[in-house]
Amino acid sequence: MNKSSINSNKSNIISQEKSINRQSFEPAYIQLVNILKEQIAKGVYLPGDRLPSESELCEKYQLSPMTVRRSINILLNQGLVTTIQGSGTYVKPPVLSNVIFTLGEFYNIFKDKERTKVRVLEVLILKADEIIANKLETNIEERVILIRRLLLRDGDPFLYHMEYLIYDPYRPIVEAELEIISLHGLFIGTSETKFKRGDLTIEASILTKEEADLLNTIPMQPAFRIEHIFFDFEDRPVSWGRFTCRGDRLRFNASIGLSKRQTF
Amino acid sequence: MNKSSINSNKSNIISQEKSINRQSFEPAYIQLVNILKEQIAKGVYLPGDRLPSESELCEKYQLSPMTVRRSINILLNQGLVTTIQGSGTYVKPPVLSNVIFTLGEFYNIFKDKERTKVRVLEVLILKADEIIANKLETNIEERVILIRRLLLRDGDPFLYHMEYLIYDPYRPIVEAELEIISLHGLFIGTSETKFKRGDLTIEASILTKEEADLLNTIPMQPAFRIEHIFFDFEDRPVSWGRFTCRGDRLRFNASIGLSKRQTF
DNA sequence: AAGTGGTCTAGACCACTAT
DNA sequence: TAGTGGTCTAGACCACTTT
Repeated sequence: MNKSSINSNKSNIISQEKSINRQSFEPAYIQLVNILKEQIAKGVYLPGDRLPSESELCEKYQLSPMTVRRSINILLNQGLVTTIQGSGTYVKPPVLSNVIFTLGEFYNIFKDKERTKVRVLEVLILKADEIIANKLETNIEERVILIRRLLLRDGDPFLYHMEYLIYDPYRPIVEAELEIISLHGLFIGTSETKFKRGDLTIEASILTKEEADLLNTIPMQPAFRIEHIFFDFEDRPVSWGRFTCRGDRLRFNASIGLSKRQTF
Repeated sequence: MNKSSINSNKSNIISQEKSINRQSFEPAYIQLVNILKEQIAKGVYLPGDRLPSESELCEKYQLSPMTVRRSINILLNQGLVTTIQGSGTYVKPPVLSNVIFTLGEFYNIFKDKERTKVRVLEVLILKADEIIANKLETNIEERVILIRRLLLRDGDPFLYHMEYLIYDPYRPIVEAELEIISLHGLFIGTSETKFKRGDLTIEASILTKEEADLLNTIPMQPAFRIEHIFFDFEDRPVSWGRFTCRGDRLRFNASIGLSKRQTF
């Protein structure tokens, strides 16, 4: 009974609830996101539970409706809650199909230019066969450029790249572009890109002898293949190709639910 | 010169610019997102270009600052623009390291229950070896549960799953859980989950003889392995295991930049 | 000093759900 | 009918960049 009387004022005594610190460099809406996340992580609100209504949160934390709304929208985007209009905001259980993983690993590779080198293995102009013509939406026998490159990390081959480009006699291949700039820009985004959008597919594969030789390992090893096609501003394909990476050199990581390391 | 005089009033004549339709079921902020996306796609604003300032957009589309802000925040989250405080909002070139993949494919598999069956291959209680004890943060020789399951799609083996669970004598293994509910809940999110968060790793691998037999194909084929570890609300690991899927049955797709099919 | 993005307020009105 | 989330306004103030 003692406990219940304490509980009646639990916001001050039991759970030591945080409030918004107006002096903080952290915006109020982020503070509220973190407060709610923490409560969900602690199990104060379990999957399926309804969070306090927006007006209750306004009252409790002395925030305007728009600010509370903003915080809830963030939880919504992060897949942690579901909102049902007219009913409430509910804690969502972690779901595999929501899992997101990124190619962010690639960013790290290209981050320090010093350690990353691009070696051009081959550049040649050839005539498109049926497959290439199909992918690049051009005609068979049309001239295309084939570029094969090897990406070295600390001198160690890391990524093998081959791509077919539309041959444009008016836009000669710049030597420098082949070296580092175009790939670097593709991954980091510093340089100007010549394409508007791209589609990517990741598949599991097994290294061919040629790939294994280039990547300095033995054939028949597992590998990732990342096929890509890029389109220009008129939505015409300009580049089709793929990256190949040793399976033992690349991992994709992701989390669901509330990871220990918060994003904020 | 004729052209320039037309251009001077281009907002009305040349580019037929859209305005916000107040009667539409589409919220104003989404309409503005789509207008801006369309202009970026058309090349009105190229990578590196500055978008009109927020106050200009307010004026042009007769919207309040908060609404314009909301639209720009969406473009920001989608990686299409960068904002620099005090300077402006700039169109971002497509960058590989921003590419996002999801396990959304799995949702489709589980969507219609009728076509998906789970076959339990084995359930046994055994003593943890060093690796298992390490992953589940328990002691060697401690009892753990091993569950091996096969997921069938239209009777065809699609996914092989094995996991080690902490053995809890007070929570007996429910027969039904093993069948479909727990996996179904994991992917779709309908059932209650017993864990708070999880970490996942995707790697490329090659099917062992056993895996190949189970998945109804030949060994040495490429495959995806998805390793997972789930934690309960006290942040203790409760499940460690992995999914194995034939490489020819699973693809991960993604886009960068402005895909033809808009999200709105 | 002028302009830009970033945060926040204190309301309003609406569509929807629960009872 | 009362309560909930969803959208939107018309301002305010701040930190920052540009000129």
